[in-house]
Amino acid sequence: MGKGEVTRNAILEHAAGLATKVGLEGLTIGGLADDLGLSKSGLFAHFNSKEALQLATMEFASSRFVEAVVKPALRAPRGEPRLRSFFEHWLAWPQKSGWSGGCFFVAAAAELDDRSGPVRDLLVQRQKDWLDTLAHAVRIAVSEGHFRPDVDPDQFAYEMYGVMLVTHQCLRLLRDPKA
Amino acid sequence: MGKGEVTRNAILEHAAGLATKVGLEGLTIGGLADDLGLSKSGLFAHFNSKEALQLATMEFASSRFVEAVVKPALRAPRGEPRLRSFFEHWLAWPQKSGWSGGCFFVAAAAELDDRSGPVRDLLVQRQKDWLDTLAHAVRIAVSEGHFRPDVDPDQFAYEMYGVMLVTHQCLRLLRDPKA
DNA sequence: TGCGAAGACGAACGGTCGTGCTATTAACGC
DNA sequence: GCGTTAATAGCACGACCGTTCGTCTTCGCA
Repeated sequence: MGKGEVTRNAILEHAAGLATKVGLEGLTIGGLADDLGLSKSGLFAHFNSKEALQLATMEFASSRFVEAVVKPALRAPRGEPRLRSFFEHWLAWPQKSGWSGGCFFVAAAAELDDRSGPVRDLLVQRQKDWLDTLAHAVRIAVSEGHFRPDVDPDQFAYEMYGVMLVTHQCLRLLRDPKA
Repeated sequence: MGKGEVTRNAILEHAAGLATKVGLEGLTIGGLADDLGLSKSGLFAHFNSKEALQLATMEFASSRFVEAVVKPALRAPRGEPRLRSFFEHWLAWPQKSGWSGGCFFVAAAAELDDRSGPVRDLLVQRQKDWLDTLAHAVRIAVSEGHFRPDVDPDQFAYEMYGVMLVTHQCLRLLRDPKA
């Protein structure tokens, strides 16, 4: 890994954490550069546009998400235990990544839901992937006999994500520790 | 109502709608002024600071919310029908207000959850009020015999809001019309 | 040992932001 | 109708934004 790549990773790491607090639009080239002890133009040269920086930041957060949530949860036994594992890893992943602003994608979803462009498109794709991952785990739980065979996997994943969202929101906004 | 108040209301109306798209921080004095055919300083004079504008905008959205959701829903029969009415009015209220950016408070919650200051404080208060309103309606539904007496009203309201959130998100981000 | 490319820097650009001032115009009570 | 006051406009400011450009350092490789 060349020196440029090392710097680039450090930038993205910091940018992703910051974006959970101030949003992807709230990221500033100068601010990031200051935090990392770089010059504004030095940092800019890694991406050549702010949009490219946002895109790269989201890709970075995506791979982080897979490492911190999907992979660990897949190590749990098939069926309901794995679903519970998904839930717990999802709730824990922001702080596991050292990001104090909550889930990167929840913040991005609220920010980008009515904009357009490639950044939004990427987010939509990742959210669909996530719901598919959940629905697939539900399907397994059904075939394992943990759930009644008449549950709709997509609908269940959907509602499960709803509970995740409201838990996330109450935890963060109301500072209320009831899970 | 004097002329100043009329103008002020027009500003807040537009600001609230815009904030559902670009966020409270994304509001700009100059942009609002242009949209309304005012001068930047003329608009500014109504609030004397951007934070005061944000505060006033949120208060405005609050009273709109009461008019568009709480009051109509309270006209439904006590118990479960009223809860369903809450759900439906909540889902419909952004477009009823002519705001294309989704629920004002959902957007604000994601934006302000890790900031601090009076704007956030006001939002937290309003979110608590909303959950209390829901929980109260659940309590009524229990006492009417529509729900089993062992349901925890707060917990139920909480989960119900979760379903609202995920529905809102999927509607807006994924453009998926399944309610 | 020297060279070329990669990486970072510093200054500057046009633009927009929130926020003061002062002047001008509009509305409203007597 | 007039005078007072509220409402709005005009202008300028310092700060910060993303972006560009030319320069300088650093380092692997011939």
